[in-house]
Amino acid sequence: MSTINVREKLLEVAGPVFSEKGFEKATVREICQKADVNVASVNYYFGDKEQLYLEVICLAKPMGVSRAPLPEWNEHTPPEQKLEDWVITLVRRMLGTGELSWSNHLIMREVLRPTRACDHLVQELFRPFVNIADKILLEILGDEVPDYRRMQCIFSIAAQCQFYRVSGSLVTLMLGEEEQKTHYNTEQIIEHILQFSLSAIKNLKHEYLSSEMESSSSLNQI
Amino acid sequence: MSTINVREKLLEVAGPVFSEKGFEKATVREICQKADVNVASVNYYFGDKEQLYLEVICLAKPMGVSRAPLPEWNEHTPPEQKLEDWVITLVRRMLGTGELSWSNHLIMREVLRPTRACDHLVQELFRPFVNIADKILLEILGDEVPDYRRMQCIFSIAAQCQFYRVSGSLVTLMLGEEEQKTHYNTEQIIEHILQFSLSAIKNLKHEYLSSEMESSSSLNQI
DNA sequence: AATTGTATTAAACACGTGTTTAAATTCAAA
DNA sequence: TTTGAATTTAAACACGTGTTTAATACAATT
Repeated sequence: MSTINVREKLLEVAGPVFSEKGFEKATVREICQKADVNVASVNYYFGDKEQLYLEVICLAKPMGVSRAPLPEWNEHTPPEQKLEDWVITLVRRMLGTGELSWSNHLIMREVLRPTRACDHLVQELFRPFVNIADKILLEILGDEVPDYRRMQCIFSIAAQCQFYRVSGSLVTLMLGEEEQKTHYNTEQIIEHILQFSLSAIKNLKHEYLSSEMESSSSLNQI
Repeated sequence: MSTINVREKLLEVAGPVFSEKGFEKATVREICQKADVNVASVNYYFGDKEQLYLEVICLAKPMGVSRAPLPEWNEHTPPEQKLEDWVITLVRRMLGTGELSWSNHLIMREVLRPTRACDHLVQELFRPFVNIADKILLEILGDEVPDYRRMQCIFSIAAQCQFYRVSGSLVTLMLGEEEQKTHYNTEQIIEHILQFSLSAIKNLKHEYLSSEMESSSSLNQI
């Protein structure tokens, strides 16, 4: 029967299953059934279920990136434009639906309940991506703003993106499906996150600018 | 042995177990063992595991609220103060540790993977709490800002709080434990979320104020 | 053609789960 | 003391899980 490699067929089929059910609730039997191979194949080719999972994660990483890549920038691209691109990319990766979206869903699962694979993702995927945002914020904020403040801002942006992925069902319960479809499609979410975050960041810059000239510092200065 | 009601003992013990392991991974055997009762007791007193879970959720709701209540306000309390109290309360409920923290952890689980119990929580807990924030934002923003904009801001605040609960282990992996303990204790997280969000909200107000007088509207107006 | 090693298969294994059963026990009311 | 319902108990049940096994098929090699 099997025209091609059973091993590849398993890797191909396991991704969406792990993504939808998670590692624990996904069953070897379901994966093998969908791959049209025998139940023992997973253990024969991968040793055990977890090894298969780890290899799937490693495949998911480049897939997720290529599905929603960052645009090209040149030296004249303003940092606000870069930040917008970065946020759009992050939202697309987190909320995206369609063809290869299982890869990003799977990566999201790792964030929420890290397994051994998460270290790898942090080093190879998250940290580089965060570093890009950090450089952008450095351009916007200047180096008077301390490092940890930039990271807090990046976390705040990522948090908002993650919220709509993780708590999507809660949002539906809170708003009703009508309101949600009216004001909470992906583009509107991106626009809000961008405006909300960018104004907060700009204000942070002003806070440190003014604290250089005079010595005021607080929230009540808009 | 059992000095008191077996039923109550089960309810008391099941809370922390469900909170730590989640509904699926928590086992009836562990609960009964910790309660010092026979394995069959859960089915005898509650019918099945899920009924026990639902009753535990109902107990968790008032516990979580009483553990971190909102302070009293009077008619002279400024809305910025109220918002600060609201955020502090939300962070305390989400990130709190200690005695009764299992109840809020359990409620967080419902948000991330809603069961039938979530409808109840939304109606009795989340919506009233969000409505409070909505009124505060109405005070700050005025009614020129459309309703859905206020809700987006509330989601952005809640998102930041949720992030540090849900992705705490990711934050640790990204920062290293040193940096995390230096700049990411609960008080500093609260301060950042407050400053970040309040400046974004104030800016939103200014945007709508200026769009009443002139017709400009955009992000680049700080 | 015989042999060797890889690949595939159906079956069974070992274990943990929620649940049920039926007997034993308790304990208060008659 | 007897009765009978409520409770507690140990054991087993039914099912799903990942994994292993031993037999078989098949192609490549000698």
